Amino acid sequence: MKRRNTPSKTAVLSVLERANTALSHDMLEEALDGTIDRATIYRILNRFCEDGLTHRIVADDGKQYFALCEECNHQKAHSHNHFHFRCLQCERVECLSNEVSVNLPKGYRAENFNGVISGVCNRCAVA
Amino acid sequence: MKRRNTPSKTAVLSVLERANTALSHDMLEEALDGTIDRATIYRILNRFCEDGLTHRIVADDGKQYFALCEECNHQKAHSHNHFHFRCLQCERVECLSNEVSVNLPKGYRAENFNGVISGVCNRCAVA
DNA sequence: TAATTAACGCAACAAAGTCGCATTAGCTAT
DNA sequence: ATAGCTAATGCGACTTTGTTGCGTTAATTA
Ligand SMILES: [Mn+2]
Ligand SMILES: [Mn+2]
Ligand SMILES: [Zn+2]
Ligand SMILES: [Zn+2]
Repeated sequence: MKRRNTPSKTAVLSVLERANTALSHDMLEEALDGTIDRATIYRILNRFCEDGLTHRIVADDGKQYFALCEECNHQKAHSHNHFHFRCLQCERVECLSNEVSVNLPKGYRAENFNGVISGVCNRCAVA
Repeated sequence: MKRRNTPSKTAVLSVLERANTALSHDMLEEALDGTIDRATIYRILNRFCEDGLTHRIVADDGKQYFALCEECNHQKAHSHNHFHFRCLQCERVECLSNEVSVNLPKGYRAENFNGVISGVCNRCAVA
């Protein structure tokens, strides 16, 4: 259960680092030119999430997106209570920095926050 | 493009009314005892959403949930900027009443809000 | 350098949702 | 009431997204 460094892992990580947006599996697969097997990519991403290297966003298109979080690299325990914006035109999914707090009804315990707003980003709005 | 009333439509609607939670396709299918075809249920739900009768939630389990909204019956234009809570134990998905407002970065236009918090609901927390 | 086992590739599988098409049955206007 | 129009249905095939089993490869450690 000790993690190993492999070329695949390094490749996926560097794609995530270069993009400063969240990436879906197919975006990664494309960026990797199909050199890495589908299942492998999925497994790498799941491991990244387990290890707290990335966080997973389930967007309103039903797909999972994976994002490196600044804080993830630094703070051990931190929340991911921020929204994500998915542009319906350029398909970019990005983290919105402001952390939000939701107060749940009495007796409810939150385990996971998943907030996505879709629309048109500033880049695409101009055009 | 004028809608018709059919037994299937009525059945789906009444299940949604009886439940005061959001329901996924498979929950509905079960509640309907498999009397209505899968594709038909999907189509009915999509029509309900188009017509503003229900709103669609994409939860962090990747599934779509459909909820009648109080306001949907009354107000013509209203927002669905509220969170939903998905209990990891009883699997209920419910609307949290407080409307939330998110301020997006300059130039961003929101089209859809999709907020889901998963965890344990008060019912299940006690047990 | 050898042993251990995490990670890989491949294939099969599962779940969620959509779509084409022939048939059925609401609605409307006669 | 009846006929015509076409929305809605059922069935099947299909797509997309993601997972899992298994035999093989290769990263780590001793
Ligand atoms: Mn983070
Ligand atoms: Mn509503
Ligand atoms: Zn954009
Ligand atoms: Zn519960």
